[in-house]
Amino acid sequence: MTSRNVSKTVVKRLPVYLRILDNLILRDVEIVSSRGLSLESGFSAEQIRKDLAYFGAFGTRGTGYNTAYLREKLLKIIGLDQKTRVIVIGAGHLGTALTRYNAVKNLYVDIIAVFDRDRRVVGQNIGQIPVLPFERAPEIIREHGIKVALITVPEAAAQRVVDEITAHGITAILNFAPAKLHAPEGVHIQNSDLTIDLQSLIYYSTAEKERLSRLQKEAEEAKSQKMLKLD
Amino acid sequence: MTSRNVSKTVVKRLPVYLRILDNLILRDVEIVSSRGLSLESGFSAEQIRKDLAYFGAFGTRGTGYNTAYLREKLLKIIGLDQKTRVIVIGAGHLGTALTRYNAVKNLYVDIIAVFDRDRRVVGQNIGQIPVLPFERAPEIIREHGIKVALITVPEAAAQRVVDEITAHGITAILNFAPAKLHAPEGVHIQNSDLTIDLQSLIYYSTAEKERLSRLQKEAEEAKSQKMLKLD
DNA sequence: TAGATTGTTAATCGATTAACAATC
DNA sequence: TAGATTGTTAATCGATTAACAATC
Repeated sequence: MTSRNVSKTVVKRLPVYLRILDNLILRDVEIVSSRGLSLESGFSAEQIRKDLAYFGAFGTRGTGYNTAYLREKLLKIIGLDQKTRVIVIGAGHLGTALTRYNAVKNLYVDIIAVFDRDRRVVGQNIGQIPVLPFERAPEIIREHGIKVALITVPEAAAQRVVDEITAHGITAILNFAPAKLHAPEGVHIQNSDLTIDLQSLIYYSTAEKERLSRLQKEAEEAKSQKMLKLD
Repeated sequence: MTSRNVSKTVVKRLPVYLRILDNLILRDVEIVSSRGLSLESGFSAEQIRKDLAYFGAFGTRGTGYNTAYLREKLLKIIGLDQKTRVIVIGAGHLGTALTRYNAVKNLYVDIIAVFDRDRRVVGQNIGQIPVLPFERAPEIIREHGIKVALITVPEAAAQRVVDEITAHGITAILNFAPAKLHAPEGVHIQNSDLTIDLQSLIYYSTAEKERLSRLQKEAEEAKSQKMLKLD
């Protein structure tokens, strides 16, 4: 149990543990070992024990972890012990999909509204959730004390949106626009660029070594061509 | 220029460099230094130079990198020098959004088809892309030599989908289902769990220290309660 | 008590940063 | 030549893994 800040890599794994615990509890499993969590998550048992130990001693030596108890603790650690109010900026395809998905599947968040500048979508509903004009974002953010926003607007609009919403109280942003966004000190921006995920996947779709050795060969040929000219 | 495999963290940054180069070229910038790339990407200049050096020497000392030349090289390195054929499994909200998004914005991929088991969506089109019955996936994968698939089906269906498509030639999968999926040796699975991204973001939305010290205090109180009982 | 598994410290591994010679 | 910036080697930092005492 340290008091210094926990690293991002650790924080990224906590929701995975939570999801696994939810599944175990659904199957009436009451106790799970770090080994068991390892099999479900793919992370090593040592790593899981170490991750949890940053926050406290939640297990019982010789036995393992009580699933319901550990789940409760994780909820408090992550900050999901009460529903988090969230807004979505951008009512395009991705914004709509994320809104529908989280409204139904993500029990821990409460999407208050979706905002857009396009008059054609403003006034509609996405499931139960209203699409409001972007001008009303400051008012809604303040009124509901909202801290978390999802941004699904085009790249060109993203920075202006960040400036506006951080000025009115947003402190954590999940950004889907393919751009590096700047925000005031203390605001946490997490990027989720699906294009980049897909492109880095493509790297692995063809045999890595073959492609790179071909590239290497080309470079050598270019080099000797150059040498030849110099002679 | 090493020949051992390049780490995942490096591969994840390559598409970022590519995106920045695309933007620079659009603005008619012909030369960029590692410092310049650093400012646009947020990665350190040293790291960028080192990342590129894994694949070759693409810059000019004293000058920097030619944007068009480096872009060409990166395309070959990542494997985007010809369009990658991709399929999407699952025509729900997320599958539809990803299909539309990539069909328009991602010039490097060519979505051949979307597959679904639901008869109500089969036969429709998403933009120009047909929604086909999942039974036809093996045929289409083989016919077009497709290696890359995006999976946006529910958790319960995801593993069966993986088993089926890897049996017919898929070697790289971008999985959006919240589950750890198992695949044969040599198949690369990359997970993109939006729920987990959002939950780890929520961790940062409230002051980390305050929440954790409260948790710590609770733990100590529980401990002394226990002590009391033992007296 | 014997067996099991946690929590924690030490050892290892890998990734990032610093430094600088090479060179345009 | 002087100034700038790459490519690469060495030093540092951080994260993962190994090991094991504590303890149920």
